Amino acid sequence: MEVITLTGVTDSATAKGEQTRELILSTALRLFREQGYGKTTMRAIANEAGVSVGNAYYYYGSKDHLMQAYYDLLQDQHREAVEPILATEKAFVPRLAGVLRTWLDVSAPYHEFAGTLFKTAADPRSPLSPFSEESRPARDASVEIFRRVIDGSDLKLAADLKAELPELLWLLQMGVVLFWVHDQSEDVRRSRALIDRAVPLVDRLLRLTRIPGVRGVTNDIVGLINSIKP
Amino acid sequence: MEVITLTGVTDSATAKGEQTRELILSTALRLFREQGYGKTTMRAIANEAGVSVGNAYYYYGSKDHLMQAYYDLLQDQHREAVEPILATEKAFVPRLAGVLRTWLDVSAPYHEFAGTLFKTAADPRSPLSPFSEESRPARDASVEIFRRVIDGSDLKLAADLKAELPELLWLLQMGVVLFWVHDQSEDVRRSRALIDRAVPLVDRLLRLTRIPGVRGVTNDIVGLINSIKP
DNA sequence: CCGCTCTTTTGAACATGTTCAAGTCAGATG
DNA sequence: CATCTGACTTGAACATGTTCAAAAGAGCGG
Repeated sequence: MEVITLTGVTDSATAKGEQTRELILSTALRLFREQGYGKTTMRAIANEAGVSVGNAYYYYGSKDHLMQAYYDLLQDQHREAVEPILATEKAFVPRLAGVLRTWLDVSAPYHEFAGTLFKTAADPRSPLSPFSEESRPARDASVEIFRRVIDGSDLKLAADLKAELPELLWLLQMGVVLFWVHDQSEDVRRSRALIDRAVPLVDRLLRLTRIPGVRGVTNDIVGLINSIKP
Repeated sequence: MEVITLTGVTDSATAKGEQTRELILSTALRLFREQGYGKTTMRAIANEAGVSVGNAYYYYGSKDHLMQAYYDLLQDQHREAVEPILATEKAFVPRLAGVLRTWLDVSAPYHEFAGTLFKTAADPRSPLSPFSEESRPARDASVEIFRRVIDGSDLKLAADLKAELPELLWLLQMGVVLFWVHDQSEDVRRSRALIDRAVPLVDRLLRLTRIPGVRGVTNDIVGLINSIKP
């Protein structure tokens, strides 16, 4: 993988192969954006990039792998776009709502193409599956965002719940994504409405956990969630 | 589609075409079971059924349509298999647990092949999507099972929650399915464990809704669920 | 029985993701 | 420089879902 020459220069980023790899990826992403995933053929990608089909497969094991690269890009953009919110907003509700809304904003250009992405991601054997080992880094990064949402906020919670909450909020995001993928309303208005209603509700639910009679159930829920983690 | 002869006999079920249609379907289902969905080619199905490839496409628009027929079959089997439980069991927890466990039992032979099914179902454009219009009959039938789980049980609930609960339980089942699809443990032990823990928890949560402070949040949740229905 | 129309059936052709044996090239080694 | 090695590249071949124009069959009116 990495190129180490005896002239002393380690330069995996600009080595011939890496250039080709990036050329193929960027071409693929452009075509995906322009014509959608389904209509973009591997031949078209190779053609447009000026390489052979086989060469594309040398760097990316399948068309899905190119999509995964696309997905990773989205994740990165979300992570960046979320920074201002985490830096300025201090109350839990707007922090969480902001993070979720930002996801919609970042993903908006890809809504048409999200169906295909989602379809692939749903296959448990796909590396894109949000539960797969390959996507662990992306998932961890996403969970980390929610950890920061909580830690930087005014939320007061029992320690064990607080530890588990980032992953629960990640699940909430998965739910929003599921809804968004199916959302055909203009400007995905309904997805935004869902966030607007769901976030305050989550907030209220979390405050409820302080009621003694509720605490026990909460612990059981946390325990259940823990038990289903792989 | 339907054959109406002037001799007065309406016989769509045994008309030539229907026979072919069923031959193709049963052959496809057998091959799916024997070798999995992915490894079963349309050519193999046509071959085995003794017809041409084009003929299979004359009756089923795509390979996915054959899978949908498969899925409908599963649903039917579940509906039947659940009857004894609904007839004998009266307590809410064993009723619900029984229905969910029965789903696992019925689906067990198809676990390997469930990934593909799930993948297709996840595509919002697919008729197999659990949220699609085409699958509404199957979904309604499934929700109906959960309505009977509640109605025939000893559960005491506020009317509005009770009205919404069948759909919530259907969502719970979707969650179990999601987990099951990814479950690689032997005999899907972990999925069974999930049911064993989740069902009593659901029961406790429902009883909690009687606490005054919880009632309000419950109503909000019901409202939210209602608002996201299409 | 003949032709007409509609359904059914055929199989070759097509599109596209994927594989692979063989070729090319760049740098290292002697 | 000649050779070697491993990374890189090629394009034809393959597998399989899907389409389609044409053929075959079936019932019907004459």
